[in-house]
Amino acid sequence: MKEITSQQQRVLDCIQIYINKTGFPPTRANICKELGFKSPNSAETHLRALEKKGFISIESGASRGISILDSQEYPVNDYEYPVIGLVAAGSPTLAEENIERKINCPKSVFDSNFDYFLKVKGLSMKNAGIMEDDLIAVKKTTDVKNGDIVIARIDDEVTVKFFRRKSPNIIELEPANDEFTNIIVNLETDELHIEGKSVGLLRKN
Amino acid sequence: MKEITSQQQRVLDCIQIYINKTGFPPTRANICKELGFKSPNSAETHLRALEKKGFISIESGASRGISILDSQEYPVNDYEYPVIGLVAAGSPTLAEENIERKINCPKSVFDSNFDYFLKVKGLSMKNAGIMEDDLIAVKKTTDVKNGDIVIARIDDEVTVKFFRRKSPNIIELEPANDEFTNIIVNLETDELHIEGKSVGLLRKN
DNA sequence: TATTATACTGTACATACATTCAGTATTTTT
DNA sequence: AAAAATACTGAATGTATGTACAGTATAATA
Repeated sequence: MKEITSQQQRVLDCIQIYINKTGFPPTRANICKELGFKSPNSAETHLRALEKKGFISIESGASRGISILDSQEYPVNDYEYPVIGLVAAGSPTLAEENIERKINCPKSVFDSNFDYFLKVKGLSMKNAGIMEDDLIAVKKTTDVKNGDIVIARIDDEVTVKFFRRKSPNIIELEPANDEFTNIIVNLETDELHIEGKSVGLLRKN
Repeated sequence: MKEITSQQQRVLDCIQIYINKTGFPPTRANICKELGFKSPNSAETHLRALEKKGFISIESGASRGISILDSQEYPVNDYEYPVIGLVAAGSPTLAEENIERKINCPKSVFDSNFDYFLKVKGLSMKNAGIMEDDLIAVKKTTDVKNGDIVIARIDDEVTVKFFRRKSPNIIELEPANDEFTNIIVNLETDELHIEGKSVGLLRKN
């Protein structure tokens, strides 16, 4: 996030105030009127600068298509958690391109602190009550016990499964669905990354 | 505040979800696309009805000039939702003695407003991913559709089931678990109260 | 029974709005 | 010293959008 100039800050404040007052974002003309600009292009260029710096997003072609983005300076504050898609390949990281959106949610909603929400694909944990598109509250940790629901990465494949240590070098990742089979990982030959474990679940329907 | 119809509720929900998703209100065309209307005037008339009933305000001439007004119906404040135990006998009410505790949770966590959390007993909705001790976010409404997960009361028994209307007077309450059987309610002879419907789920583990 | 509310399709049009282009000027960065 | 960013004015344009008008149909209300 680059630095914001004082005029850009005025524009950003103006947008926020307008939304607070009316419930919807301002047009270029609205901003001009509020801040005394005489050309809509004054607002336009400031908006583009704010967009480039990551303070807002602008939906192309849509009227009033401005939305104020949450500051990325504080990656995970008390009440804002990113939602990350469980992509078949690739690790779930907090890189901006992986963040689908953010959810306001106080720490205390779940009994344990957590770092992000993971959006579930597939039904491999169906019998554990984890359905497609559910959001799992993930605590980033490698400290997992048998029976924990873990977010594991093998090569570039990310999966959610029960964790079972069979022997010092053998880990079984067990689905909760008869149609899926256990994944057996030999730590001597295979690479296994535990991204974290589930501490809760959020479903919208 | 007059009564809202089911279609008007759909439009209102659509607006809220759109704002949650994009940061700004929808156009008439957006609403039509979301809800399958073929004429912008369908959205327009619903919007005017919602405005007349006090659910929204519309700024004349402004694009996307819709804002959702705060409903004073729900005394529960913005961020504190009661958790109510699903007791075998007795209705889930917001009476203080039924409130197990409260949970801090912003409105926006689920896509729709809700009134309280209901703590689930039993596994009758297991295949729908609803497990024991899960917290269902309940929106108090009698406006339910086939397939909705509803909180129903028959005599003094409270239950969570799928809602299926078989004929004008026959309602089936369908569990999501082979070990349970459908509850068939004849509205002419039995008394059925729909307390509300599920709009989300919260699990702590 | 007449009337109003609900719930749509479909067409049309004025204007609200985003967006581009052409300038000018100052400051900051390379 | 040149290039890029900032900070504007002013005009122009295509389209996104609100909104009115004309219908059709059903349910609720007076």
